[in-house]
Amino acid sequence: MKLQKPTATADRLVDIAESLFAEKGFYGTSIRDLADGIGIAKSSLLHHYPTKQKLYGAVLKKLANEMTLEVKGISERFADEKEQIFQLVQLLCDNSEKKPNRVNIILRELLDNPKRAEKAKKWFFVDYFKELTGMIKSGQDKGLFKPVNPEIFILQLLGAHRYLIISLPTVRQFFDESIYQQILKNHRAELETFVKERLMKEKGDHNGIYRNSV
Amino acid sequence: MKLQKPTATADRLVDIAESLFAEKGFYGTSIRDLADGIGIAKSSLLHHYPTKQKLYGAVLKKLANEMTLEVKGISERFADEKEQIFQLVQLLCDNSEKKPNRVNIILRELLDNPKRAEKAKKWFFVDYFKELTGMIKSGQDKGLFKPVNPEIFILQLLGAHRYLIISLPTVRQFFDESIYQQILKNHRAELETFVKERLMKEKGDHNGIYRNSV
DNA sequence: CAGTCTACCGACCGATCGGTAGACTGTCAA
DNA sequence: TTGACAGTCTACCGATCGGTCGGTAGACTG
Repeated sequence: MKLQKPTATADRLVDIAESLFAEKGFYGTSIRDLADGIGIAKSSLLHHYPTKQKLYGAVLKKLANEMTLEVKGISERFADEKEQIFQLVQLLCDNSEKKPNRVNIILRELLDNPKRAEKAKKWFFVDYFKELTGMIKSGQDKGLFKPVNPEIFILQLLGAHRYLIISLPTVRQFFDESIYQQILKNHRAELETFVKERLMKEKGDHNGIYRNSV
Repeated sequence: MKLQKPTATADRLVDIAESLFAEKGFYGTSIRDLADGIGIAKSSLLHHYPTKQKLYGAVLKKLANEMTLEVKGISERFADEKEQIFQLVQLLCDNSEKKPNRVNIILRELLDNPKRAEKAKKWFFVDYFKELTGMIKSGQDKGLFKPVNPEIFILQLLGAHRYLIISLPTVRQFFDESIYQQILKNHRAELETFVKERLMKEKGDHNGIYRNSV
């Protein structure tokens, strides 16, 4: 029985850790919570990951690998940079519904990273970020995109999306339900418009994933 | 000596709490850290704020009041909605340099708020957010702005800015210093361009805080 | 069947957590 | 002068923290 799933426990730990770290953060999550979450003893957790920090690192690594792969997949499947960017927007929006933990963990990591000081070790998301800015630069080289600063554009795009996502629970709690629903419904289109206006040159009204609604 | 500053300790506690909560989050900050930070005993802290949660609440309240006042100040000083929005961008950028703790606390609050469940009590930033969306709606009523969804636009604007701000330490740590400097230098202008393209109607090339560079 | 390995466990460690109790101080109003 | 009181302190509490320790069960290897 055990042999059938040789590393099942370690994987399950990463899964539960992803959701608990997303929900309560690194310091707000105890290794007891994590162990209890999958029904093993605390010392068993520490058998697989000798410190909480190591487990957290495994979560980050898995997350970064998945995300980098997804983005590289877009680069490979679509030759046109315009199409790539719009696919990226789709990916962001789809994933914040399908994998809601991701955005939380990334934001928490950005906030805590300066103090946790995992220096010397290369940060997990460097490849991810460079892949994204690479898309922009490539499109600019071909004259498809406006000459925005690629890094700033990506940060603004990710920020516009992710900040909205983490605001949703609060919006729902303290504002009218109708406002919340409006945001949910139109966010994707507004993000596409953001990309179009901010990045695309006027002429060449690109392949219409999204028609200008105004 | 004590009487000269009757409530000085309570205020100093809010100050140190603002910076420590910003840096390490609610769960990452202990009341011992806070008390040591201003050189008083832990129980003295608890005399002024009976729980850590109450102190945290005081920090949020002060922050929200300051920010709401600043935004209302813009509404009052400038009649033109276009000008108001550009002043808002200035305010955001200036404050993230002058009061770097703010963005961190706000982001952490958005992340933790769903679980901390301070329900029943009105959230501190409701007024702030409504003031901002009010600006947009007012400008739209006068036909100055495009018919974007006001709530989404504000969330995207705040997100584009604040996400970039909290990313800066990480960018500096893991990317070339030149990239970091480029971001610092151009962020404000890129944010203004974002507002112009996303919100302003084409005609009426408004008072030129920032010329279209493309 | 001895040796080795992985997975897991309960008991325990020192440290730190948020919070309480009670004593002492100085100030101020009656 | 006295009593109330805000502010501060030391000492302490039970709970929980991250992590260690010694040991068990079972599977695989020679």
